[in-house]
Amino acid sequence: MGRAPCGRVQSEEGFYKGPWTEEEDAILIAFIKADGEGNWRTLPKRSGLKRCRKSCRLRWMNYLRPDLERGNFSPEEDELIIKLHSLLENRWSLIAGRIPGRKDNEIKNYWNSRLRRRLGRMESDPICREVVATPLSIASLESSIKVEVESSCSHLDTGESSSLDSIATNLSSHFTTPEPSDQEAPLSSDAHDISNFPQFTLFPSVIRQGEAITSTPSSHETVVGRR
DNA sequence: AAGTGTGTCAACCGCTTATGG
DNA sequence: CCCATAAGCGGTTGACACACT
Repeated sequence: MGRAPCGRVQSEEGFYKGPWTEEEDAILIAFIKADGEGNWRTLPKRSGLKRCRKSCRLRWMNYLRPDLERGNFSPEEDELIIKLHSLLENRWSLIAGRIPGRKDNEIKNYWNSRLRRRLGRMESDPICREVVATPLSIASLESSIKVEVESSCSHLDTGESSSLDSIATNLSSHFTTPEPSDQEAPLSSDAHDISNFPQFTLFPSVIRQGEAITSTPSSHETVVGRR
C-alpha cells in the first residue's frame, strides 16, 4: 500500500501508479477545464491518461484544483483545525469543509504529522496544560453541522433521524457552559475567523474556560519538522 | 562526507455511502 | 426493493528530504 515506488509502475489494468508527472497534470487540468469536473469514470479514456478514475479524481481534488490554498498552515488555521477536531474527531472532510482552500487529505496529513504531536506534548506539559483556548463559539458550528447532516440524510426513517439528535446532544456535552445566544454567528466562508465564535473549552480537563490562548508559548514551542 | 534516523506528504487501498437502472 | 457501479472518505504506506551523529 501507499505510494508506489518511483518509476512508471503499472497496475494489472494497465494504469500507471505513483507520482504524477507534470505532463499528466497538464493533461488532466486541460481536460477538466474543457470538459468540466466530474464524470471520472470516462475521464481516463476520453483524456488519454493512463490513470484510473480514482487516481485522476484524487489528483484533481487534492492537488490541482485552482481554488486550493497550498503552503504552510497559519496559526489561525492550526487553532481552527484543533478545535474542529476536538468536536468532529477524524471526520476530515467535514473539517476541511470549514477551512477554505484546504482539503481533507492535507488536513489529515497535517494533523497526523504535526498537530497531534504538538497537542500530545501540550497535554503532558504541566505549563502548557495551563494554556487556554481562544474564546470560540461552537453553538453555530454545532447547529450547522446538525442541519447539514440532517439535510443530507432526509431519507432516513425516524429512528435514524433521532440518532442525529443524540449526536447533536453528544456534541453539546463537550461544552461546559451555556452559549450566550447573542454571540452566535453563522458559519460562512470566513468561518476560519475564530473570533466569530462564542467560547467553548477545547480540552475541558486541562484548559481553563474563558481565557484566551494568544499563541503557543515560544519556550514550549514544539519542534516538529526539520524542513 | 557518509551513514542513519525521523518527519512529511502524495498517493494508494479498502470500505462505506450514494446513485441509477 | 435489489443490484451494480461510481463517488467519497479515512487509514496507511513508503519515497523523499533533511537533521543529526
